[in-house]
Amino acid sequence: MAPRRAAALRDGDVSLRDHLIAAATRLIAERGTAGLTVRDIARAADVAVGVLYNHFADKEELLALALHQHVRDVEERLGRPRTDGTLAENLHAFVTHALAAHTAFLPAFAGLIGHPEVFARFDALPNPMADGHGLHRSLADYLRTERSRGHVAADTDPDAVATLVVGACHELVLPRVFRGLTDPPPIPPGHVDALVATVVRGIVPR
Amino acid sequence: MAPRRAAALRDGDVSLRDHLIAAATRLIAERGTAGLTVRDIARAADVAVGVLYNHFADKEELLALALHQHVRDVEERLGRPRTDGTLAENLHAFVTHALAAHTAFLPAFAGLIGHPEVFARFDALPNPMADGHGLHRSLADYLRTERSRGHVAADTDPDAVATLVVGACHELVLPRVFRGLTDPPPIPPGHVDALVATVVRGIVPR
DNA sequence: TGTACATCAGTGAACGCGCGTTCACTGATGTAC
DNA sequence: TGTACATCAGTGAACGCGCGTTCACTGATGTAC
Repeated sequence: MAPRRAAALRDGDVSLRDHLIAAATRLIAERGTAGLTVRDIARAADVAVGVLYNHFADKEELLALALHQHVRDVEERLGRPRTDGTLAENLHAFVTHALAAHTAFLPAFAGLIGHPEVFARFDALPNPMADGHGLHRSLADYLRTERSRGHVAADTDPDAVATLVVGACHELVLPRVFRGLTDPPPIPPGHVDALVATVVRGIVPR
Repeated sequence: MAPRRAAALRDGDVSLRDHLIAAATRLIAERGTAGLTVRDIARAADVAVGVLYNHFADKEELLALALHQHVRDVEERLGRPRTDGTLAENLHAFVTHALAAHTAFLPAFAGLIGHPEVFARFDALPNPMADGHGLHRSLADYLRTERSRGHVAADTDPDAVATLVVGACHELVLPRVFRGLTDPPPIPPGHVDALVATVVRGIVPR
């Protein structure tokens, strides 16, 4: 009552299911989901294609789980931006953080446009970050704290600020994703400072 | 020396080439490029599939041309946002404009992720707007004008403001595109005002 | 004006390919004796 | 301890499908007489 093990696991100890998710996650991290096939995943995991269907209902279930894992991996790798500096320092740290996160997330999510079923499955999993909404939320929460301390104007709308800042990070990454580039965007020196200064000071003369 | 005409043109007078571009453009406007096939386009144009290859080298050439036409159509339909009001009024008009534009553009561009060759062909065409860069440029130019008039602080970085504002519009549309929705995002009342107020006044107490 | 013919853009069945998925078979391992 | 057997997860060739693309054929129209 013990069948053979997959060759790929001969020397390892993780379950084959976790091994498959890890392989798919690695591919997503390396080249996004666009054009990713079950054969690619099987090859990366060093198993036969058929084995995927012993552990997952279909490709979409595996992709949703790998996407989930990818988001958690990126979160863990990036840590959390500092909140112990000045308002401008903290915003600068947040922008840098969000740029790195979007660089990793967008190629993973963008390749699934046209396959909303994967998103439906992803949304059904315990939510690690919700494709950037987590970034929005954490910035808005931080701003509410600063507002209550009087470091941010009382009439500030934290969600509007978060939409602007997170959106700017999307904006800097998106054109590169369209052109198939998955590495970080080249940000001109001082550009992040200029974004932060705009949000902090506004644009009308004082 | 005059072969038969396509049934679809029996009563019309445009060239079949233009008719095909128009049909593809209509489909892109209706449902984006994700999952769009040459058979879909031929059916919409009411011609046989083979005829596409009498007028275009391949699907990608037709898509690049239709994408180009789509951008011009949207530009023409939306017109230009007003620049004759107060700074806040003009920014409000710009945000409303950019939201409508991105709602129309993103499903068209996003479906081509994983096919950068179409973008390469699109980029090679006389540039109508460059997938949102035109919006960025026009806002930055407007802000430079206002800055020279003293309505905007001298130390304002127009490109930073444009990245924030255009990015916010992307941010509001993108999550819906991932889920296959092509209609405009529901914007809570006052949200555009809050975005504009943030950019105008900043967030530090005055 | 009428008829036979040549032209060639339009036609759509068929091709080749890659995809997600299936399932008869394989073979490493636990069990029975 | 040694041997024969049963189990069932792993295997990968094969299936069905939809895609972009091709090309032998069709037939509406201009031309020749």
